[in-house]
Amino acid sequence: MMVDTALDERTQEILKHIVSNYILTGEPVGSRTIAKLSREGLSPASVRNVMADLEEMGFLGQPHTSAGRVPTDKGYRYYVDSLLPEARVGSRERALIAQQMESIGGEIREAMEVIPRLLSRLTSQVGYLISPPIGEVRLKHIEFLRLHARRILVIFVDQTDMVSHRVLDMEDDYTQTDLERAGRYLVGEFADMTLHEIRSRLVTLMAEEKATVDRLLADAITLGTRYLDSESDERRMVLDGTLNIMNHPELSDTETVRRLFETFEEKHHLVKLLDRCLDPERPRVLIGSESADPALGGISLVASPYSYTDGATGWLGVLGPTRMEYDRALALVVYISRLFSTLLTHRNA
Amino acid sequence: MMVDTALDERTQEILKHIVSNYILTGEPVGSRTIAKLSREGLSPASVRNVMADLEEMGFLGQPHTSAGRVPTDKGYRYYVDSLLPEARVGSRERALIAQQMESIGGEIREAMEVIPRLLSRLTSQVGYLISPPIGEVRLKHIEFLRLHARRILVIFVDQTDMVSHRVLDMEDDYTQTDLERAGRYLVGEFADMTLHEIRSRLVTLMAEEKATVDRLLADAITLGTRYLDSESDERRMVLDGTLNIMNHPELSDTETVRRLFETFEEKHHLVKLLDRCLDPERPRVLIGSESADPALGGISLVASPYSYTDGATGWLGVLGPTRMEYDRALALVVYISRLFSTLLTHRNA
DNA sequence: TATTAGCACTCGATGTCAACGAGTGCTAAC
DNA sequence: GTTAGCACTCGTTGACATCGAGTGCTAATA
Repeated sequence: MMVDTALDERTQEILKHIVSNYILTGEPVGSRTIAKLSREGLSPASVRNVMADLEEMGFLGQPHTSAGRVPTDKGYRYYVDSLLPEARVGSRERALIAQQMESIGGEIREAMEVIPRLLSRLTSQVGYLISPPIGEVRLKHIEFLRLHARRILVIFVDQTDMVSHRVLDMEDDYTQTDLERAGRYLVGEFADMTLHEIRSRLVTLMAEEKATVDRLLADAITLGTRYLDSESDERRMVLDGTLNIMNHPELSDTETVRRLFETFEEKHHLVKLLDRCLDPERPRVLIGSESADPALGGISLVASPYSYTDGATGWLGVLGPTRMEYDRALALVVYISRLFSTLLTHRNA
Repeated sequence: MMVDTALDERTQEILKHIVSNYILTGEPVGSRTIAKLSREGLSPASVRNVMADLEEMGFLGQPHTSAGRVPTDKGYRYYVDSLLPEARVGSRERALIAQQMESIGGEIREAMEVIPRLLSRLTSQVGYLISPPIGEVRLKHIEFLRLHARRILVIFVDQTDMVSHRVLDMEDDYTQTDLERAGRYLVGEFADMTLHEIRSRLVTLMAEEKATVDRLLADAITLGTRYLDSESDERRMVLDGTLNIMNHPELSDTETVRRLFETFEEKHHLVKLLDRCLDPERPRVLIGSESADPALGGISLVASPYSYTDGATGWLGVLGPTRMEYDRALALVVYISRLFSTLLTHRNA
């Protein structure tokens, strides 16, 4: 048994050819094909020897005895880590991306739809974007509106102008004046703080004696905590182009597609999964079984982080069959995440 | 050739058995099966004669010569119009429905998700809900918030407490005070009017001389029209359980599923289509080709209108393969639409 | 010692053929 | 008008042969 890393140059070359050829054609690749591609004029027989080694080491597999070789997840992993060709984002694509990013006016919420769509169009895979955790978002403005007795509308604006609203059913009634004062108080006191920070500050305040005396303070605390508690502290995820998954013959059987689509609908589950796997600093590629979710077998995921000025991080990327053009996908995803980070930082300034 | 309506009782009986049996089993039904079901002890041969007639009249079809009969769209149509057994909503289902409807607190927006889900769960089909046209919605409250220079957040609340918000990029800058005055003016002047009415009132006002002089009025008009123009005047549609479509063997081939899912994503297209076909007064069943959209071949749609007190109408229902339990689906859809109308009216009071 | 030509072998894909059976249409008898 | 009987159709199933791409192994070769 060899140590995994000890692949000599020729073996690497052959593995690289097999993987990229398989990515290209989707057919198991045989020794003849590789022999023709390899620049030193190797014979099929020699290639077969190397292939047998690679199979023994777990980089390749065989659908059946008399078929060519197919990369395993481990094979893809090696390819992505050590053999990946450099890819650049074409000028056509740059133009399209620039134009789309330009079109994002108004709310960042729009970006959350535009970017996944852009990614899915450019790669013909599923594009996605994951928001930073809600708790990391910083308060810019909060406002309460009385709809009915005990029914209050909360409007929340964060520092990136992302707006959300929610209706709360309260135990007590509040006048509109109470509500306005409470809102003003919260903004004055907590602007620029993250929801996390605000929540813990409120808890502290609530414990203080003063809160039982000062009416304004009491209202603000009640309303603030009610709102914060209603906001689940998760990330949000937007997917686009899920139908593209059906274009890939290797995933086209009904049962697989079904399971995948179910996974897509269980977004919070997916988010949790990725939250564990992804790195807030670096782009990553997750290949098939590495995600440890059986429903994602055969699926790879390319992700790159984006960030606000203040360090809150989200991810964006694409998701498709393990047989994916990793070089291209990675280049695109990284490029777009950079642009998006810049956009966020810029807007925020 | 006979006239379509001239189906004697026995023929009707046989057609009914064929359709309901096919709905039950999904297999083409043969003469033997029907002979056994028919209450007068008819022989298979007699049944075959009737079947041949029904086929000639276009109510039945044959997948191939030596197979049983299958209803055509026309056959289903006759079944739904004239032969449909009465179905009642079971007490279990009533309980579940009541509980779910109860859980709809806060926003009506929630109902727009709860109801399709409820429908899809109960029928194992795709549940949907179509909102009234946005233009028919009545103003309860509108408010403008200054986010940045020239960037304004609009919060809109309609009479049913449905809340929506939108960010506008304006040409001019407004102070928060201007915005508040404009908001108050619009509410004072136009509360309870539909967006349609408000829009045309604003246009009239704009034409009047006074508008060029009165600053408040001018602001209100600009802001109001800007907001109204940004609201597309369409209905909204929410679908749930689209994955259920994949459970039906007759629709399970990849291409069909794909086309269907594409149709589902093109919601505004779907909405337009249904807007033409549906009746704001009565429940309806649309069968397969009747919708005149090729992508909906093999799909039937059960719809029932619901309404606000003021007459604005939307629809809700289910959508699934033509081979559907129409009696059950229709009963459920009608039941829920009634409940929902009541809920809306009640809340509004 | 590393490479390669040669060869037997494996196994999925494809095609042919026969047997089967569910269901029909038609005819003649009731 | 109804029905028993029968020939016929046609999709399904399984057995079997053939084909060919691709392999592993061995022995010859540089």
